[in-house]
Amino acid sequence: MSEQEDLQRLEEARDVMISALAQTMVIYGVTPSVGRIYGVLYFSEEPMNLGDIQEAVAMSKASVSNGLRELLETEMVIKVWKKGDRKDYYIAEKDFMKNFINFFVKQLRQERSLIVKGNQQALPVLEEISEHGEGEAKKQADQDLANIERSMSYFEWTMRLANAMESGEIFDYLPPNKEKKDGKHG
Amino acid sequence: MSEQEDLQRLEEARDVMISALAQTMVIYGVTPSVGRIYGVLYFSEEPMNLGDIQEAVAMSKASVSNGLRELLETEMVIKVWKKGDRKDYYIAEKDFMKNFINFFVKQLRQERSLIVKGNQQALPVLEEISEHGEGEAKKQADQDLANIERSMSYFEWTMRLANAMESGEIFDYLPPNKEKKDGKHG
DNA sequence: TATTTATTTCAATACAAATTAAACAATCTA
DNA sequence: TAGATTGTTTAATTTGTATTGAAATAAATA
Repeated sequence: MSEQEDLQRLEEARDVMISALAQTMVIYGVTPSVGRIYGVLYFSEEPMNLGDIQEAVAMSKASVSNGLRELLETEMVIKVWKKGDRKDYYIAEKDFMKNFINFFVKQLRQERSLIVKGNQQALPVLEEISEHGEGEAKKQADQDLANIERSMSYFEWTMRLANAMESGEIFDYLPPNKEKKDGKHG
Repeated sequence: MSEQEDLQRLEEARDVMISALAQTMVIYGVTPSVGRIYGVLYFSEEPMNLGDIQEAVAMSKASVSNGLRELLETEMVIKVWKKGDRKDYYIAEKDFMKNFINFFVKQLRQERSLIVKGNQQALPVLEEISEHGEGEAKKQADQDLANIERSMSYFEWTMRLANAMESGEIFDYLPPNKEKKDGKHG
């Protein structure tokens, strides 16, 4: 088996893994195309520039540029400089744990923020009716206030979870894996 | 202020909260419309049937039916029976914690499954090239194998997290909130 | 079984998102 | 500064998904 053939088979194997990675990233709110950009960068040993990536994913320059911006914003991709080169180069953040925590913490906070904003708008009305209202109206207002209180206690929990992840405290409870003992390396 | 006016203001306040809830649910992978269905059910004291819901959200019967099915599948909504009534009635699962854990655990497992499937396809090729290949091909294969190993250890962690959530063990580390001490109830 | 009522399926439409080509802006080089 | 190279923004197209009305199906009663 020639090395040329090996490289060919290797590329096919990578394509499978990149596709899986791209699909997965849909979960993280990006399109499969953007996921493919990340996948290509993930498996590249070298930093890649816009042209390289464009060639690898077969997309337009504009799409690649937009996709990269998105990936940079969420810190899943990092921009690097090569001295003496005008082009921008990019590498993937390969630490899935970091990516996951980044994403997840942001999501939890956004969720809380949305609900709290809604509740804050409603709260004065509900409290007033609960205090001065009567009959069905008061009953419903009290019910809504109870709902809000329950949800606030839920969000206190998710915020503690988010903080524990961000600070790394979570790993005190749920430690990351130690190295494999039977690992066949090299 | 008449009770009629109070009920009017109450409905407006609820609309705000329902909109926020609907927006939030987009994070959980449903459309805003489906989110609105959940929101309406969340704030309803009574179980609602398809017709009730349709009226409240101003959508077609078909959309409501599809939306409900989606919400039932993810267990965010529960079907209940009223005896002597042919219609189906629905209530929202109001426990955000339960909804969150349901969703999150499913997502983590799906993510792992996707990647593992991709890796399993690639693994034989990579291992063969790593053992018998030469030069650049072998170097790249080894690199990919190292990537796979790192990712597997990440997934071991997320699976432990998922299990801890599902079993409730997570609450040993990160307890849910106790009741408020200064709570003004009734 | 016929008849009413509730729910789902399906084909057509409307809507939203992704992708692109082309124009534009910025940066370097000579 | 002109000319060339790289990167971004815009507006238009394409593609895909959500939503709907109408028809079919299923369920319940009499």
